[in-house]
Amino acid sequence: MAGGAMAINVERLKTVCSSCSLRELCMPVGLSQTDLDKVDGLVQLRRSSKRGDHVFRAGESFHALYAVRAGFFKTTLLTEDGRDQVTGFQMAGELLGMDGIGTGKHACDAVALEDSELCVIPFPKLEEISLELPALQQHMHRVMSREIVRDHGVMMLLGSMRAEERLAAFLVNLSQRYSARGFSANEFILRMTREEIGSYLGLKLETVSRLFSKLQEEGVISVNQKRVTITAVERLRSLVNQRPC
Amino acid sequence: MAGGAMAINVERLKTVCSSCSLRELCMPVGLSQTDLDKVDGLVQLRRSSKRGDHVFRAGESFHALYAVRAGFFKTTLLTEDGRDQVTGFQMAGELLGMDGIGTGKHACDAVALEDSELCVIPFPKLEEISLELPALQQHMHRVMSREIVRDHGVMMLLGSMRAEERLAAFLVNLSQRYSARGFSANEFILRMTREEIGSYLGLKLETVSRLFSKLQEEGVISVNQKRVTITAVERLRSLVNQRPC
DNA sequence: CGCCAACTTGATGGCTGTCAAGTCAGGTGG
DNA sequence: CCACCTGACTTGACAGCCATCAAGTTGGCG
Repeated sequence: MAGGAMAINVERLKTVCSSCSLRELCMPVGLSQTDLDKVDGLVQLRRSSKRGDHVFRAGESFHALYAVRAGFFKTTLLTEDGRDQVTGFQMAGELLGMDGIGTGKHACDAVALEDSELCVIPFPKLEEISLELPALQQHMHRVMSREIVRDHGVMMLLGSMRAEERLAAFLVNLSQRYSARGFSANEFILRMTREEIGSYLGLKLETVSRLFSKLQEEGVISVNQKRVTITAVERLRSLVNQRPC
Repeated sequence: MAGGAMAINVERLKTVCSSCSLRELCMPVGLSQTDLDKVDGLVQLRRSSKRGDHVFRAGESFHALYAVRAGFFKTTLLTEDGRDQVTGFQMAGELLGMDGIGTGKHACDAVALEDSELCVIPFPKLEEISLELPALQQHMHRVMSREIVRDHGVMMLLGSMRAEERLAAFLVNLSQRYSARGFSANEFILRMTREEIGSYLGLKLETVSRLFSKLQEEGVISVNQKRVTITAVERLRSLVNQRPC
């Protein structure tokens, strides 16, 4: 409890975006060499997080965005009465912290779900450089817009899908994101608990567990603890956007 | 049906942001006169929409953001199987179209719920001017960030609140937004149908109707068709963030 | 080895969806 | 001016999905 912040290992490294393997995910394409040099100065800090570490907490003042270099994170919102809701899961190449820009205070907690690594992007510096790099400004707008669209998708999921559909949509989404990062689309390890999945999907953990069992019985997936294998992608996909009956 | 697009009245006006009554909502504060002059060139088009008119549709290519000058809009997402979900309601001073930035195509439909007026903000021009006006760039970032935070709030609402809580939260939110625009916080006209409220809140229209009746019986609000009067704000607020039992 | 968190599975109940019938308000046409 | 019509809304009866409560299992870790 007390050592939460201390457990975060802060390293100063010459982190070079221009040669980063995640560049296609993080950075705008089509930058000239001189542009890239400017961007390289942006990220001077890398940060390691252990499982359970907070990147930031709701209410803390906002200074930087964080790009996931490796690992897995969740963001959660806490209500006054103690309920909390997972608002997203972030993996390599995705950004944390955009919620803080509007008010100067972070609106949610960000927690590492496994040992992870982040690039720290000081936001004032990012805004400064964006003024000189139209492509970087555009990129920033696009990233935020995509986050808005993603959130609308989750609203649709929570507002109009039934439990099985939600879980199917969640698995399809995870599969696609792993696939885009060069991992298997059909087999992966869940980094989050059933409860966290449930919170994200607006379901209780028992319901999530039951649905995993049901999908397994039906031969659509195979579940062994945190390991999920998708055995019938098409049937899984067809479960999404299925009318109630 | 056929005349949908034609019904939208497009007017070229000398629309001056610097003297607009909504400036505090739309524009960054603290701009110098020369800055304001630049911004004034941005909005050269105003657009009137009649009730039911589309501002844009999902799939259409994205060119501009739209600032609501007067009136009321909804944005909706349509799934392949025909279900649609209201993702937001927008009123004076709020922006439409940010969903299109990321992909260059609009991701949702935007529809006027009453006769309304919009300012058209060509996005390429906005990005261009933002490069010269740090305050405008910052403003853009803040607006998008706030939209993300708002969406997370809706995710929380949909994922962890029960029906009565959702409607209470919705009414409190509407009340605050009307109040911020100089209208009564305690009495207002709903511009949307019960079905649209239900869609936004992840409920069926019958449930919304029943909840209105229930809240009225309890003396918290008074409902007469589309006219809502909040008679006990504190009790309404206390319904939000209430544990199930 | 023992503990604990995470998970699974069963039984039960309640919230909200579904179906249905009826009311109300506003607009249209005779 | 009024009858009619339609979309929006209300209300009731019933059902089903998922939450809740409970008990037991598993795997990981000190």
